[in-house]
Amino acid sequence: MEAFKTELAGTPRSLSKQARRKQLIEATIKCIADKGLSGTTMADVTQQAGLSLGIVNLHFQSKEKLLIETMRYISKEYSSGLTKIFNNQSLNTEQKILAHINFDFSRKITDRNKLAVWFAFWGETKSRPTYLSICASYIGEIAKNLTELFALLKQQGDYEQVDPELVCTCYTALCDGLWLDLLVTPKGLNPSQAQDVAMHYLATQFPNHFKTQAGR
Amino acid sequence: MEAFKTELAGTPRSLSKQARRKQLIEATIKCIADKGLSGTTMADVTQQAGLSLGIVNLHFQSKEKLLIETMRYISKEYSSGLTKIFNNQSLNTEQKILAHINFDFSRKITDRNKLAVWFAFWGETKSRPTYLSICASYIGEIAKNLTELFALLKQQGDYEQVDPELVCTCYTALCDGLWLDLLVTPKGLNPSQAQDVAMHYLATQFPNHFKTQAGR
DNA sequence: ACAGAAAATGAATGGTTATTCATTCAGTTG
DNA sequence: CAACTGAATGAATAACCATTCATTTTCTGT
Repeated sequence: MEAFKTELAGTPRSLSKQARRKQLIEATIKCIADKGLSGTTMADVTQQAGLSLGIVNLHFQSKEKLLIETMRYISKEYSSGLTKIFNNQSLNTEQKILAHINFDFSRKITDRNKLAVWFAFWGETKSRPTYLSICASYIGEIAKNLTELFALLKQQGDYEQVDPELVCTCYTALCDGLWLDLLVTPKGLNPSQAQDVAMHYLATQFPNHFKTQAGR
Repeated sequence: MEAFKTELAGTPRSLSKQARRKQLIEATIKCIADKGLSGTTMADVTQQAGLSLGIVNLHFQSKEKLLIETMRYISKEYSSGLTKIFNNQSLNTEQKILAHINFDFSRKITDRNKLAVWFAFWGETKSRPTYLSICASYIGEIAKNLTELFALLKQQGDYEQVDPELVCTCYTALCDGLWLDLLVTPKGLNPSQAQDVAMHYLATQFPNHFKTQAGR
């Protein structure tokens, strides 16, 4: 029945503002995963963090702002990871796409607590445009980068019939749908199998570069 | 500022219990889409339905049960539509798959209010297993039917390399991801374009049966 | 037209929860 | 070590919201 505290719990006040905010955001992620967005209270979050009730308002002014910062935190972690890959000069086109798929289905990203947060917010984007605006900017950026990589691969390989934009839309939607599977039916599919499914699609488009994994 | 009432609003008490329940469920769908799952109150739902505050408890006992029935309503609409297709003796394999994709991206199913409800509930399945249990049964059923259709098409066509289970997983995840796109970025993709994307994937697996739409 | 049954109403209730802020506590400076 | 600063606490407050139920309205059968 006791709440489990996160790693930073109980640390002295000397923690920087930044660190305390991060501690509270990570407690929020855990709470959203455990109790849902609607079921998460300030008492839950602060107890999860091992701190006192008033602390969220001290650092974030309001619950709403804490939630927005939580969404921003997860979005940044994701988009900055991909940006690093896209900008990595030492990778060629094929390697960048491989790095993308590895990242998208890595432990860090497919952590079910984080997936629960993604979908909790997506489920509310229609009613809360603020949540959408947080993703909107980087979603376009990622699509642009992916489309360009697919266009490059098309040139390099023998892929006249490939439509890079279509492939980007399809591949992106497929990855999102696989995330949903990992969240909702974790016993049906694990991250490594999900990655194989995504790879299978890439293999249909770029058979000279990617192969479907044998022995699924 | 006035709430818009649903079609049945103000109708006399002579409505059957069944019809009143449906009216309340449809008001709930609208509210979840407009205000989110966490932001939907009993006052919102009953006002949307044009009825009095106490009516939900009269017909559903509690808010929680209203939400569960709402999920069940949407799930049933979806799964019964597909069952009809799968059981339709006058359609051959190829036509059933076509009917599936038409249904999945039809106006009735890709209504953004309903998509908002799907994702609102999926976002909470980790914390509320009840929501998951509503889908769990028919999700497996649909996958079984789709896999069988793909297996039949593999036999009929010249598709030795196709793995029906893999194709089912991939196609299903793709459709879910496209639904998410329709909900979150409605200006980026419309239902007909989403359907073209799904069709493009089928065309990669069964090129003799399905063709990617020209002139996207 | 009347009585009884069923459905609907909405003011009142009680439980929950975000937010406030006076007080406590820890770290720092002179 | 004493005075100061800012972080942290948690009891108290105020707002919100699901649920109840006594009352009113409508329907049905005779």
